[in-house]
Amino acid sequence: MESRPVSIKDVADRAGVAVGTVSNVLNHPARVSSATRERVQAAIDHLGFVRNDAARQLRAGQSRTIGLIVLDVGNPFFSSLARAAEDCAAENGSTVVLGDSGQDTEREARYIDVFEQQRVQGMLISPVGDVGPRVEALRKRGMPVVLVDRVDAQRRCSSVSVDDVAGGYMAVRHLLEAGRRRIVFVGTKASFRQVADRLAGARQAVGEQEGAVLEVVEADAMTVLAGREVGGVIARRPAGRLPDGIFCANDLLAIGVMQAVLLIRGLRIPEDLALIGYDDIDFSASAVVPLSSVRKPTELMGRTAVELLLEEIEGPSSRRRQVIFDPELVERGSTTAAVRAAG
Amino acid sequence: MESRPVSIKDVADRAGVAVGTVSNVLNHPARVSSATRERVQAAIDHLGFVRNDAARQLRAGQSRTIGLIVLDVGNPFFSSLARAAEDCAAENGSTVVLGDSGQDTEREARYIDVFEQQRVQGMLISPVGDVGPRVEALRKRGMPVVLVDRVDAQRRCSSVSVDDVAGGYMAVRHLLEAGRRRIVFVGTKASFRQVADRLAGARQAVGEQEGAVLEVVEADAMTVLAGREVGGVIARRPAGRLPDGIFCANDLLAIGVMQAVLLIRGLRIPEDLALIGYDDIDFSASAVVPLSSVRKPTELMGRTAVELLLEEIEGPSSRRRQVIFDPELVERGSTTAAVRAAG
DNA sequence: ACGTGCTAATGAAACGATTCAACAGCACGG
DNA sequence: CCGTGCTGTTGAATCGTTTCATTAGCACGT
Repeated sequence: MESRPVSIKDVADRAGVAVGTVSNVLNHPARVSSATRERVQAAIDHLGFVRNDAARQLRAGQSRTIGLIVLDVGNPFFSSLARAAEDCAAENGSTVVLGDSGQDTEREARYIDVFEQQRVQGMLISPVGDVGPRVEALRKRGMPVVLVDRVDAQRRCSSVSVDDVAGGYMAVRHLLEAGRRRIVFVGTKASFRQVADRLAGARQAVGEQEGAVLEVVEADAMTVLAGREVGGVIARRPAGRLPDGIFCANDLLAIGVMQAVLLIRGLRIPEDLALIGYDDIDFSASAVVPLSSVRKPTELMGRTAVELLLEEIEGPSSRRRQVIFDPELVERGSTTAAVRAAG
Repeated sequence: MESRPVSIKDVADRAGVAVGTVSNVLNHPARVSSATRERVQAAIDHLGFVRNDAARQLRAGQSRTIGLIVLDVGNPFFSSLARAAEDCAAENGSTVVLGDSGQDTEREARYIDVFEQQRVQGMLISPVGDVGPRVEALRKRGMPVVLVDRVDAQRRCSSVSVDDVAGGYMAVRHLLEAGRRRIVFVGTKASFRQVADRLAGARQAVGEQEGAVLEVVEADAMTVLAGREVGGVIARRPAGRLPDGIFCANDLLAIGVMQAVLLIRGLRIPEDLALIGYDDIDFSASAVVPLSSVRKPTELMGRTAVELLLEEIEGPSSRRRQVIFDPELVERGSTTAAVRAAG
């Protein structure tokens, strides 16, 4: 019952043709007469033949697979990026296989090894730490690599990423355009590059606006709980020292701030206080007051990453490109009264 | 510069040994004298040799890879299950590669094809529709398959899943133990098996409790918005018709209900109204009142799925097993006043 | 000197698909 | 009858690794 796997040879025997002919039916149907083609196809169906990809690859020297290594599949940014990458790859006859490093250098290294041994066409990597040396080694062996959500300072390989300075600028510019002048930035001190960039953008926007002031308030973490604490402190200020606009370094913080501000002091959002977050997580649209946010163009990034990779696969000599996207503003009720009803 | 890939032959030449010896260094180091081993290792490092997995597989007839196909990598249930499966596989010397079907039959089929051509050791599938025929065909060709989050009615293959009836029972039992007697179940009419199961469990718990009554309220969807609507309707009831416990078919509904109940009527949770959801999504712990919920044992499921698969790989004759887990209750402030401070 | 026992190294065969030079068969024109 | 051109088919060579029967080399006892 448990017979050995069906090979192309078995198909050839049953159809009464040579192995080369079966291969032609699979890869170059036009070269085969229709009578033969049908006979071979019948044999394939009858035997349940499934092509052995290892043998095919060994001969062809290359696979039709792209390896994607992400920091966390649970993160909607990466899952949506992965989805887009898969779609784009499928359109080009390739398949994406996903590896989840879980922010662990060791797991990242293991996936890089596995993918290289599998001779994938190329890799998309959202690196944990410094993958510089690893990537250089890969490239030396002719493996195309595109970095995701990280630029390569040494320009050794192409990358797609997002301009967080621009994102911070957009968020605060949006508050300013809604007439707010006393702006608070809530973020962690920890020098995450991304938080620092968002703050830099915020400063820039405030600096360009006559009469606007920016105050930086430090949170313990990028969580709802930390946001609630910060929000409580702010909400208890005397009326004269209340901000009229708050920009939080991410949505979790913003939701915490919103909870505190609504419950403790009963301030109206956005009338008394406009609030905007960053990342546009799923839940933001469902907050009590739907939260305005700044979103990375994930689908675009996924597609672009694959395109850059394919570009490099086709013409390895082509020069590296660092593509940096601007994020997009998502206006909801927490900053725009008019939008409030619509949610 | 773009030289052809380094093969085991190149390594052998440089180290002045036979190809078989290099292979032994890689796969059976004990068989090789340490002097030779070091010489070969030096050659490998110097040339940057990376084993060609296609050739290895072709010869070995089997890979060290497990294919995992999930409905949606963005869903925390699946991402956490995937993580656990990866860990468990790693402990057994295998690697999990992930395919995201996105609830699309076509993509599911494509991943099944790709994995089968890659001759993975086996597949873990969380099926979109009726994969019965596909799975049967796979099994006939000797490919081990374990279903995830779905039982195979015909018992053709092993599976891991969760008992949602038990989950519904646990949720309502918890409300009853907190002294609640007027229970409302909020769910969609749509006959999702899962919603129906949870309701069945709820009925059972109420039936066992003297003096308890269960009312079923229908929501339009399983979303926060739908929950807010239902919550609004309930909150506006005259005091005599208010429930003192609500069980929502998922956390999104529960969060919506919570928002409405807190804002519209200012009821106290859990004093006036205890509330429990289902799924324990990330955000539940961060709700204004931390939400009690029922959680699937995702890690356990991921590990068990891999174990069942490995079991079948080792001994294909072993009989199929349907493993059904009980979910676990997560008590938070929305049902237990004592827990409220702790969050 | 010779056999025995052992470790270490060898190298050819095998895995299953693809490729490609060679060939068969046929029609047609001269 | 032969040469030419064309379509379809053939089957051996190839890819890079693993496996395994064989051999080389050496130490030791008789």
